[in-house]
This record gives sequence, C-alpha cells and structure tokens, in this order.
Amino acid sequence: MQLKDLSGQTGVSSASIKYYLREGLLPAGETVNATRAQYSAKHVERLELIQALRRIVGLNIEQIRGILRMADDGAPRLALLAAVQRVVLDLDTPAAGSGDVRTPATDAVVRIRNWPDYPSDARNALNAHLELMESLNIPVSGELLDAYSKAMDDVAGLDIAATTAPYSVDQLILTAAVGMHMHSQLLLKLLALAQASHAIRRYEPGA
Amino acid sequence: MQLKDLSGQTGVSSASIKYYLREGLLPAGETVNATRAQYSAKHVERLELIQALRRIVGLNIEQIRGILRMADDGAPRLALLAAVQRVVLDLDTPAAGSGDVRTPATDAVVRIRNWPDYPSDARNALNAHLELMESLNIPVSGELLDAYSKAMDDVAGLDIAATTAPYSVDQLILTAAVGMHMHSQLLLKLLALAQASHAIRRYEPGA
DNA sequence: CACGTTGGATAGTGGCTCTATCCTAAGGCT
DNA sequence: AGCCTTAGGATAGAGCCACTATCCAACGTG
Repeated sequence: MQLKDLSGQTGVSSASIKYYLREGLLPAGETVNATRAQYSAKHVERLELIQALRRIVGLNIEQIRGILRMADDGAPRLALLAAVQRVVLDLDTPAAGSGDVRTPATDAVVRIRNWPDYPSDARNALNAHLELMESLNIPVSGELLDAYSKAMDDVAGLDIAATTAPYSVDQLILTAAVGMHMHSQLLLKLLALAQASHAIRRYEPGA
Repeated sequence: MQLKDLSGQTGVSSASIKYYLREGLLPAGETVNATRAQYSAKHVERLELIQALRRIVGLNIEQIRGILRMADDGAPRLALLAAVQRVVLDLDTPAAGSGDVRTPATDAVVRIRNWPDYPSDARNALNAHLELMESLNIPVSGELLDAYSKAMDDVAGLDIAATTAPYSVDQLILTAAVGMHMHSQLLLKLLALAQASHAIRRYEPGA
C-alpha cells in the first residue's frame, strides 16, 4: 500500500499525510527504495487515531505528538492513560504547576473520598485550580467540594471500567481519549440541563 | 476620560481598544466632537468584562459580541444566563441542532430527575451529544445517565444559588460566566483525580 | 502655533493546520 | 526504451484568529 492508497482508504489528503509525516505523527512507511514506500494497516489505524484526536477530541498536533511518542516508546499503559487524561481534561494549563504541592482543601478531598494519597497531574491541577478560584474570589466551600467529589467518585468507577483491554495501543488511546472526552462533555451537558432546570424553577415557578 | 486613560486604567492597549470598538464589543465613547470622545466608568467595566471573557473563560470575539448585544438590547436575565451557558458550556457545537427534538434517553433523565419538561439549548445539546456518542459506539446505559444526572442535579442547586443579584448586567455576566467556567473546570479536575485514583487502585493495588 | 489625540482605514504579525507547487530520482507498464 | 506516475524533500501560500502597528487628516488644548 502506498501513500495514495493510504489517502484513499482514510479520506485524508496526501498533502496532509505528508504533513503528519513531517511532524512526526505518522511513522515513515517502509522505504523500499528512494522513491517508494510501503504503508500498512498500522498506518491506517494510526491515521484514524490522529484524525479522531484532532477532530473529535480537539487536540493539537503538539499534544498528539506527545502521546504518540509515548506509545511508540513503549510507555506503560497507566502512564499513557495519565498522559491522555492530561491533554483531554486539560490538566496542563495550570502553567505555574511548580511541582507537587499539597493544599488543605485537596488533602481534605482525598481523605474524605478515601482516595490514595499519591501525587499526580490531576492532583496538581486541582490544587492549582482551587488556588485560581480563590484568587478570583470564587468561594469553594467544603460542602461543595464534598458534593462535587462524591459525584465524580461515583462517575469515575463507571468510566474506568470501560477501558478494558483494547486490542492495540492505538486502540487503547483511541477509546480512552474519545471516551474521556465524550463522558466529560456529557457531564457538562447534563450540568447545563440541571442548571437550566433549577433556573426555570426559580425564575418561572409556573412550570 | 479619553481613550488613553481608559487604556491606562485597564492595562489594555489603545490598539486593542480600537479593535474592540471596531468589532462592536465596546460601545463608542460619547463623541464630544470629531476628534474627541469621552469614556466613562461603564467602559472600564465593560472592558474588564471583555478581558475576563477572553482570557479566563476563553470565549472568542464572536461569542462575546453575541452576549454583549443581548445585554445591551435589554434581554431578560434568564435569557442572558442561557446565552452565557450556551457559550461557556459549549452547547452550540452540535451543529445539526435541527430544532427541538425529543429522545427517549433525555426524556427519561428529565422524568427521573423530576426536571421541568421544557425545551432548551441544554436539552438539545444533550440530545445531540447522546446521538453522537451512539454513533461512535460509546454505550451510555440508563444507570450511567442516572448516576451522572443525579450528580449534576446535586451540583446545580449549589451553583445557581451563587448567582444572586449582582449590581449591573455586566457584573451578572461576569460572575455567571466566570463562575460557570470555574465550576465546570473544577468538576473536570475532580473527575480526573477520581479517575486517577480508581486507576491506581486498579493497576497498583499496593497503594 | 505646536503638539497630541481621535476616528477611520489598512496592513502586518504570529500561531496554527493544513494545502499547493515544484523538483528530481526512480519504478512500473507497454 | 519510453512515458507516466509516484516518493520524498523543500518551500511557499492559504485561511483563520486576535491582535498590533502605521498612517492619515481633522481638530482642540496649552
């Protein structure tokens, strides 16, 4: 299978495929000679993964490259899942992430929920976010955090269970990334509907 | 107060202010004559609102313009909140929104949660999203939807209560948009931590 | 009177994701 | 053998977005 067939099968233009090759998202085909390269089903799978991460999940090239590099370097699946989570759930942005910090609020959440007391990107992101909210004068009460975290604890059990034994690493990334994205979006949609419902009850009691 | 002072007080460059004026985000100052205009505290407030919506909430110019137009047209607060919700929680994207539709899954959620049976952007977005997930072969069981919606129902009550009587419409938009954004992000961060905690327990039971 | 400011116009910047063009060397088909 | 097509490499351009910069003529203030 050569470039043109790869393009035909996936619906991605040759120019874009070349671009992905340049950017190191797609591994080079097997160079038969100076002007011929063979692509395989692996490449089709990889290309479909790239497309899904770009168009559905909305990651940028840099983020995709990071994940694919880890996958190709044979990183353990747990680390891979963490990396996917980081970009899909936007745990990077804290910028001033400055290492593993501990804050009372986060410690409290971990204790109450009986979660393992481990440093993680998620924990750092939570710390940073709580600090940000504080700096913006948005109060986050213990009760709120308790309610939120309980809800998310309930939800997480169901989510993780869906990540069971996909066939290839690319499959794992695909299902994990798309799944996380879709579930988090579903949650936000439900939040919106819940908020709207509460608002209607408040503003128009005639419902 | 003239343009330069407005720039000085808010830290926004004159060029950007001109840009916002061109784009219709910032109302023109009171034209004293052909080459002089007066800006007021209103403009400072508006400019700060624009900055917050851009930099914190991450809205684009088009979205900001839509909300500000509604505000300036004197739209009722409930409608304004709905519009804010639409852009902050990303309820637009469904694209194929094609009017108010009803689907069994959404109906079931509304019934179970005892929410008012009203069409809304949130409901349409939920419908569209569920259809999308179905088309991607991501199963959404009734139990999952029940758990998610219960969690969001609990959360929404707390959220809406925070939207109490700000001083000006700009203030309302500011607190609503920033609040919604921060709370939804908080939820996602907690989801991430919850997922990570479950994953650790699963992959490394030694914790 | 000189300077600075305004509104208006217009163009440029930088980041991002492609998309298009051009080139040479080299198969593959007839 | 000869022609068509393709790979790979380089490079440039497109289109979007949110600015940012420059230029201008008109005009008012110190």
